[in-house]
Amino acid sequence: MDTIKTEVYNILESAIHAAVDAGELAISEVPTIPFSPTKTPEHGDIATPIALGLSKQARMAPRTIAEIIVKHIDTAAHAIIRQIDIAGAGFINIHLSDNYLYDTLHTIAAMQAAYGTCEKGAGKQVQIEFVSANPTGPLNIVSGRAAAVGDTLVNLLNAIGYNAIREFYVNDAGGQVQRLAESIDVRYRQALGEDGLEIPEGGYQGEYLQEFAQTIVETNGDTHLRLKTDERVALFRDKGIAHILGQQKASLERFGVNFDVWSSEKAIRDSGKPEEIIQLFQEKKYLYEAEGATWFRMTDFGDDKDCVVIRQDGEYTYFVPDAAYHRDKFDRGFTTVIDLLGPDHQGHISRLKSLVKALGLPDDWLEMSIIQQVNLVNAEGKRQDMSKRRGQFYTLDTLIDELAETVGEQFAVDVARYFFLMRANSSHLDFNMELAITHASENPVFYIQYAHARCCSIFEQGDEHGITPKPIEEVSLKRLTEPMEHELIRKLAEFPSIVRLSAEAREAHRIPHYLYELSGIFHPYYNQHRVLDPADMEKTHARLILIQSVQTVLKNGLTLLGISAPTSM
RNA sequence: GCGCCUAUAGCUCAAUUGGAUAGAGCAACGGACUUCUAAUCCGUAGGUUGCAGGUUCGACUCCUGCUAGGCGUACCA
Repeated sequence: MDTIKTEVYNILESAIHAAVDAGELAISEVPTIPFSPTKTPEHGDIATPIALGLSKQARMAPRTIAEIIVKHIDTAAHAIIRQIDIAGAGFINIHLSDNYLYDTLHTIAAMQAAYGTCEKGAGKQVQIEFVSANPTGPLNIVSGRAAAVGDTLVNLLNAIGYNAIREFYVNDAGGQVQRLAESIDVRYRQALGEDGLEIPEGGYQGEYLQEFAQTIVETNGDTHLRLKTDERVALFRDKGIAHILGQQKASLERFGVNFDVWSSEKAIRDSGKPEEIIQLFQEKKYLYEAEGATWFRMTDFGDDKDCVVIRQDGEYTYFVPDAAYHRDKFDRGFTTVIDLLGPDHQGHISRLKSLVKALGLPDDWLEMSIIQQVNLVNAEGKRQDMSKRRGQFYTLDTLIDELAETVGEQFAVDVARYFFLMRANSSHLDFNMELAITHASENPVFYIQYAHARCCSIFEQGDEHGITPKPIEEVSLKRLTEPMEHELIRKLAEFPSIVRLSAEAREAHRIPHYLYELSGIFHPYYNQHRVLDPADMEKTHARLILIQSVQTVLKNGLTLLGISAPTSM
């Protein structure tokens, strides 16, 4: 379709130039001609509001401009155009010849799994960092949402020709993991019968640490009590991080998300890079001393307050290793870096923007997007509170476990991914478990998967009756005359631009919606028109090509989302 | 207080980034399996896009001011 668009674009552009040359249109320059896919077949296959856009410059009524432009198009001279209408306020609606509509089917047949991809990104290196949960507990469902979105964005960027990678930043240093270690220590001693202990302020209450402490007791007994407290806590920190990180990795793997790079905050701290950053900031006079701490002049970069970089006790705040980490990302050669942040990281955005300026990096090098909160709602629509420290939270694994009870493991992952991807990143998401479980059959993901399964089923049935699909070159596509068939083809033709748009806007949710719409044309078609008709094999083969195309696009789309495309349901 | 996000049909969400008559699903009502899978389809009904202005040929979309809800605003990460 894109080649068709180019062809139509050129025709329109030369028509406008011709009108200008003929002195009928008084404009100084021809702007980029916008195209909008049509909502209804009456509006043709491609439409442009260019006449409306030119109206001010040309000081003429939009409809008059449209008429002048169309006058300079010799419809008969262009095989691609069947008919041109002017409608509404001055829209130019272009109806394509059927042959060009059928080109979409040829493209799909030729490209197969690659249909929808392009080379626009020219192999540029992009990094998406997402999830990056603290190694202090199991992944919750917000992390699950981030995992689904980040994974899909990487797929999308790779589809349009970028070289994108998935990265997870492990915060395995600093205060949080220290409190984790202290919490494990308390649980360990409690497991050995010590009374009167409490989880420290800011520590982690979750049962998972009691279970973990129990396994330590089972393998090592009370031997760790002989260590000095500091040494024991340090030991538990390493053990705890390794244990929890292992669990997080397992959860992500189960969810179908595999990171290419795992970065470690501890490694960054040990690399000496934070010291280089501090030195750089000092040279640039970004730092000052106050109240016994070292501050960064964030206000110089438009922020509303300065922030501490070295605490009174001499330790770095998170900002320094974070700065070093982003510097490291740049040094690794990424032309674009995208951070998907959790809802509790809003404050990071302005600080990281300031940081990018302070490091002298291009403004648009770092993109940040908040993956908004996921509220788990019960049947009454009541929200459930999720606090990791209090230990009341709903994990990604629990979500999949519960879904799997009714729909099985594979569909559980599919449903969860689809739900997480359905909404725009910046929107809050209500995940209604009751609905997802009790009304599983009404779930949109099944609607799409069922469409794919039905396509497969047609070929299976055909096979049983000795009907084998022919190569597209041997098929008379002219037999695809039904309005619904043309509607399907137009929808299939949209796919590559949906993928491109979705990737460029970082809006993964467009893909689920597109697939749902495509299925919404396919199902009625399937109900109203029989594909396999032994009495008319020519028509049958034409329709089989169409079904193959639908099947391919559904599968390609689902693959981008990391959702399975079942052959039967 | 300041900042970010959100507000569209009874409910959950779309609307190709400023375009044509704002679309789907669920819930409600009425219909379709002797037919490639009924996890489907057909039909009916449902709207002052939170409120008030502004920008323009044109606004759910952009600007200003309100209202309501969520989140953030650490010498935690």
